[in-house]
Amino acid sequence: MKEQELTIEKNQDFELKDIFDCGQCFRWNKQEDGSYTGVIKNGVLNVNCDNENIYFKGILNDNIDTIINQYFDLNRDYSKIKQDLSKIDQYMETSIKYGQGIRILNQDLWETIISFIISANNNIPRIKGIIERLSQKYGTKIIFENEDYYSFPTASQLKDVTVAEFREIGLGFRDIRLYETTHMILNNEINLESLHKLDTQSARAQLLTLSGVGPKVADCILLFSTLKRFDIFPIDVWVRRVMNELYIKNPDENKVSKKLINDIAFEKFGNLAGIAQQYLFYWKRENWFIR
DNA sequence: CCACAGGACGGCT
DNA sequence: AGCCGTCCTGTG
Repeated sequence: MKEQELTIEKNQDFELKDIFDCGQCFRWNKQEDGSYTGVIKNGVLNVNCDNENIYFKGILNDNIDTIINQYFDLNRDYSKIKQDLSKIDQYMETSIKYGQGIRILNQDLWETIISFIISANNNIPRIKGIIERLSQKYGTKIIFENEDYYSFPTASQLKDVTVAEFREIGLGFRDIRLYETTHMILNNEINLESLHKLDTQSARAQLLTLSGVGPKVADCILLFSTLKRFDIFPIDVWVRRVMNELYIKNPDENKVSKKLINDIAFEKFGNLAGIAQQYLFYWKRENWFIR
């Protein structure tokens, strides 16, 4: 573990607010100076921007540029993706203009699985609180610039935690799901690393065997973790709302089937559906009051 | 006080 | 196969 810094040139494909507030992650917090600080694996990273540069500093157990390239997916050409998607229609153009600095992160697979099980039937402030308490109680302390941070607990660190203890930190009815999935993974009923080698549908089928993982949670894991599949389209209430408003126009949005939404998404966005979903979701969440 | 928001799951048709 | 009640907590 060592303290490191790195400065890289800023461009339009990287905006802190877009990246950290688009709903994909739960461990990043805005600081008074406008920068964001987050816990990645066993390290802590702080990111700040001005018009010219992006400034990273942190305490990390690998090279800072290796970690940043991987975590922020810096080798992916978002200009090209946005250019292709913007051509599709005016809605994509508008939502991309709004969320132009979104990058889909490569988050640790185990952490993403547990985080999105917690996200079921839940809202972002509460999800963040639960994950913070889970980490404080069972993770490892990291000190960065005189502040205490806690790594996301590993499966082994949760090995002896009881269902009742999960309930105490505010998990509600998700306590048993977390318990069961932790033990399925500890018992090697599913091998997380091997999922990276599978095609999208096979990996999805494996994830669906986990307790507390249904279609929406599985799709978020496939998109937001190191699995990084853009050929899936997570459908939550906001995505259903925006897809119905723009493309389906059913007077009762609850009557619109997931299959119809999914079919339209793939017809329009093809294998960029995942990232298209993220622009639409972020735009609608922050502009729900328009029309 | 009640209504509502947010997905997985199991029991029902 | 689709529909619906239940699970828990925070917010208005």
